[in-house]
Amino acid sequence: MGKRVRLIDIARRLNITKVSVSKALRDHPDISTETRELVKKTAAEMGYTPNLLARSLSSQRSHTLGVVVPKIAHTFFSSCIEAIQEKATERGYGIVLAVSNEKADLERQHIERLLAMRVDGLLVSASKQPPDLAVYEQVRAMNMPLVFFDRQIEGLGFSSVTVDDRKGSFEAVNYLIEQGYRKIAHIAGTSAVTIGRERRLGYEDALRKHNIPLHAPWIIEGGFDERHGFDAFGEILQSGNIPEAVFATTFPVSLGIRAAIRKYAPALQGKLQILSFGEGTMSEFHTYPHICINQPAHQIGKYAIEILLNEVESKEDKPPQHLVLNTSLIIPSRNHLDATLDEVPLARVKS
Amino acid sequence: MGKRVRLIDIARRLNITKVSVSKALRDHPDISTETRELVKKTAAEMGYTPNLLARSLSSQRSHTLGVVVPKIAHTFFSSCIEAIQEKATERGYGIVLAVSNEKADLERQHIERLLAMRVDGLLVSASKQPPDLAVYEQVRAMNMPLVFFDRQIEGLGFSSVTVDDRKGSFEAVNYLIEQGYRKIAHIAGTSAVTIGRERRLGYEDALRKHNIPLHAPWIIEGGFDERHGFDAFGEILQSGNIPEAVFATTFPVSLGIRAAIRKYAPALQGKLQILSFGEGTMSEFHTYPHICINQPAHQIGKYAIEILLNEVESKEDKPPQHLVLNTSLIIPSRNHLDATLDEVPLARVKS
DNA sequence: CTGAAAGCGCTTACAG
DNA sequence: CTGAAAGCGCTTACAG
Repeated sequence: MGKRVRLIDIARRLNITKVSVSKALRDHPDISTETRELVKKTAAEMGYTPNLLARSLSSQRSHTLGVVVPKIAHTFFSSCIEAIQEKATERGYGIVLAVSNEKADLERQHIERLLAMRVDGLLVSASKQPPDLAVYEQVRAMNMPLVFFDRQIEGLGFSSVTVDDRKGSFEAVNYLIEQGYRKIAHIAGTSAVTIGRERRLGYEDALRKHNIPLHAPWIIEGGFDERHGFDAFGEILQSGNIPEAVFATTFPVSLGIRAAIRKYAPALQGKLQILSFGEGTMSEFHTYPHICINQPAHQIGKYAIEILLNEVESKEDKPPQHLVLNTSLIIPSRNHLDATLDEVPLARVKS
Repeated sequence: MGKRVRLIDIARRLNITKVSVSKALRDHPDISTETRELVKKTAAEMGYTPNLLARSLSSQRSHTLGVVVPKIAHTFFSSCIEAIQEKATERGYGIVLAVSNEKADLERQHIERLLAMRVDGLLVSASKQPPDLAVYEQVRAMNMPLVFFDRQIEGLGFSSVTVDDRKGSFEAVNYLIEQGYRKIAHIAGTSAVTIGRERRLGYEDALRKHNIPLHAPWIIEGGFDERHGFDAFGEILQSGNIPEAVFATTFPVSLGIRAAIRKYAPALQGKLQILSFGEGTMSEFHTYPHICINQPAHQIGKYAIEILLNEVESKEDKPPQHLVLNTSLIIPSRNHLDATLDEVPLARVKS
């Protein structure tokens, strides 16, 4: 590293104290306009870059937020993160990103590191594995603000921004049934995770409403990724008892389902109706008849960080907030013509 | 914040100095095995979390890397970041993520903040706007390691990991021509960005090789996102002179093209051959005939951070390295059956 | 409006 | 193997 210019260097050059320099740079009212301008000018000339490490250490505020997600590539989390990042920048915060890869152990490690880094707050979307509760107790004990988004862990007293998964999947499956489908499989997540459980419940609600009996072999839990979709639907295909439609718990799961169809039952291509949670903006790329339960990723991210910053920047302890957003159904063949390029382009069949 | 346990608290409890505690915790050989164990045990009991801010400030090493990308949602950058994150965690580093949203000004701001945070190194993929060179000079002056990935800025003397864009697009367009296509449009990026220029050159190379004259109205520069694809291809469609195929400079651009087709020329759907750079794993979701020039996102990310950590952790200055990876062509109809779920599943027509 | 002191929580050298 | 000193680069709180 080249030699860095410090406060003291500027101070010496100007024959004032470093405190005055520090204050001038931060627009502290203590300092006269003239000296403030002079200090700023000199700082710029000398190529001064404040050392945020030092500033954070002494001010006990890092202006940094930790974000933990299970995955990013091909998932709606990338859109959440984009929204979070944008807002963070706008508000003068930096984002430390950590990916748990759906593992509770990595999630714990990341949170510990983030605590050690003294971030000002945490935004987390839980992995599919049962959480390590101890680390969350530590977060609470340190009085560190934390907001869950999309995938929360309940009963810990932290705020959350989620989607009404049960209602969303109920509406979607109900729609399918009203269109005449009766044989609908569900490649589910895991019931240990709220979203997995809720989505499954919504599916069951809809079948029940129409007096369609649950068919156990058509409900397969396991996870949220391609691999699970592939394995689970492969099983169904090989059983010989083929449904007319399949409800995938996530977008990646639906990709796995497609792959299984291609491999085991190419003749089914284009015939089987697929339904999945996901970002509406993705639904137009689907080769198959595909209905998307749209999760408003940008909004989730935006609200989550807003609630968090609120907690971070307020003096008193705030009671936890729980924001629940609605999904919307996207049926490409019906209404996808002009709406493509808008932020939330998505015709709301129901909301 | 609750009271944090510090080194000194452990030291007092054990009647030793904080230096010994510090060393014991970091497995410094100075300390006897017994006291080391004792210290660790006590630290755990007391719920000690090291303050990384303080550690970084005094050790002059933050074990933190800055990553700047133009975008994440729906782009191949999310896969790069995933790979970077994984490797970083493995090597004990944290990642500070910043999104420039294709703006040089935001890119500069982010880099400045990252410098101020005293990250140990920088991984950047340049925005489409002409860069603010001054900030890169500052990076150089501070002797801060930086590695460009995918989108580099040349002539600055930093290492880079890129893809052979010119060759990749040449091969792809050449393939199309050999399949009998002759009327091929190109929705290009901008020539100010290396990848934009190179991809366009590869396209031109292929046409030239087959003595197909360049048709200026079919080559439209502008950017790398949906909006540009939509606007540019909309123009072509409305001109009335319709090509048989179109080469999109990125995956998002191809999405914009699809939207334009849906809006202005629905009859064309499924008939126009589309070609785009992107991640191979995405190519199976395309509704249209779509050929993908696969960019090995995970590898790009992995190599980039490896080169960076090499520079960060070595004493001497290393000469810049330039790694150029090959793309591969993915033709879904031909060879997509079994390869779906592998990491790099992609049949290499040419590499 | 300006300044001198103390401190944030750690590590690095150096002495024993 | 252990310790006392100095310092990393800032900010906070208090006195003038």
